Amino acid sequence: MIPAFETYLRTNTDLSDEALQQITATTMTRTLQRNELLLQEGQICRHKTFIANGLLRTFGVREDGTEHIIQFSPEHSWTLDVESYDRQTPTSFNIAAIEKTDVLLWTKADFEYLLHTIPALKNLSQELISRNIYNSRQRIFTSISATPEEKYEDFIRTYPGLLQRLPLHMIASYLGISLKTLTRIRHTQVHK
Amino acid sequence: MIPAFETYLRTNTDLSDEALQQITATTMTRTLQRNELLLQEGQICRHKTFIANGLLRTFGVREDGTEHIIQFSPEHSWTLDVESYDRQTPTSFNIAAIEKTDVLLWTKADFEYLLHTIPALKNLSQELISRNIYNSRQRIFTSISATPEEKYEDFIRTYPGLLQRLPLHMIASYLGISLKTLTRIRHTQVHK
DNA sequence: GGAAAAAGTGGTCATTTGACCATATTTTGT
DNA sequence: ACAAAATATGGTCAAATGACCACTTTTTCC
Repeated sequence: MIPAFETYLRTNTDLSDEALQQITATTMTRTLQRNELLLQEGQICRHKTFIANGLLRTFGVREDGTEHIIQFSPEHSWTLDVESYDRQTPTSFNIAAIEKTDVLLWTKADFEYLLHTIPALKNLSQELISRNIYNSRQRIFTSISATPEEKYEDFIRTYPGLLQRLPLHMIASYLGISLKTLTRIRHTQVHK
Repeated sequence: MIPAFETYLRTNTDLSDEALQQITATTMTRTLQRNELLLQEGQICRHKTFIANGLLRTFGVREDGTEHIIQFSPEHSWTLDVESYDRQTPTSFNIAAIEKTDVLLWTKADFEYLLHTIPALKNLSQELISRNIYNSRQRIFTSISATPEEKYEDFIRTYPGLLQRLPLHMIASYLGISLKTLTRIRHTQVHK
């Protein structure tokens, strides 16, 4: 799993072998089983996480018990609860594996040290945060303005590889529509 | 308008008078009339904006002509189209005044220089960006999980001062519901 | 101050959505 | 390999939503 991460870094930065070595020397690896939690509501998020293989979901649970997914994190992406991590306060979200997932983890102190000593990593990190901000804004815009069908089409266009890997109820949850509405949309599209 | 900005900075940072002077020396001021555009779809966002007095809205327009508001910016807040500003690419959003509004503007080069030379300003800026990220995530969660009534209640709780300053159709647009639904909700609440 | 524009609300109706249940198929786990 | 669990879809129905129109009130603009 570390060779995959090194390939990822070489593809996305011009880090030296020494820097790569420094980064991977401070990481911990962990394998999550399907449905196993990486982070649970009420906990403090203490790690920056890179998904080497697999798929995670970040979700909140309302008082009525319903789960609403705000983010999927497939391999070769990073995840964490940024507010809990920054402020070291308990999170109100959960992060769980949708399928068996291998992750790399760095403590906040270790990762901040790496950012401080490896400018290319800091640049990569900053670029990913920026892109996250742009995507969030687009997500808000789509969420308040699109029809359920347009949301599904946007999802397929944006994450074509995720469709086969997710149960429909999770996609519906992520889009903020019901499973029934989603299957109606799919039926209509198949018969167009 | 600059004294108000200086009060804002003194309240939120421990900047020296010299730093304050440096910041205000590089700003431009502008007054927007009601409904006047600060930024228009297709333009490049070239300024960081502080709202000294008044109220702005950031919105997108769909192909069918409908306007969907993703953000309100009252006095003593900052705004810009961050993606257009960072990448110097044309924006797909608009920023307009809801009422007569006084703003302070810095070019990207000037503001980056200020961030570089005034650590307290950089810290303030970073803190505001972080808070923006947390709020956006909460907004996404509310948007996909809450009923229209819960969205309205959340809006009132989060921005109590804005209710009187906005027409209902703008609040409905921001919440992603119709004016009809919003007036139904208000009717039901009044008669509870 | 007054005309025009905008806003707020109520009525009506068609459409859409979501909940619940049942059935068949697929996937998971041992 | 097979039983159990999970998923996907269809049917049904009630509730919610949004569009359109009309009227009254409030705000804006000159």
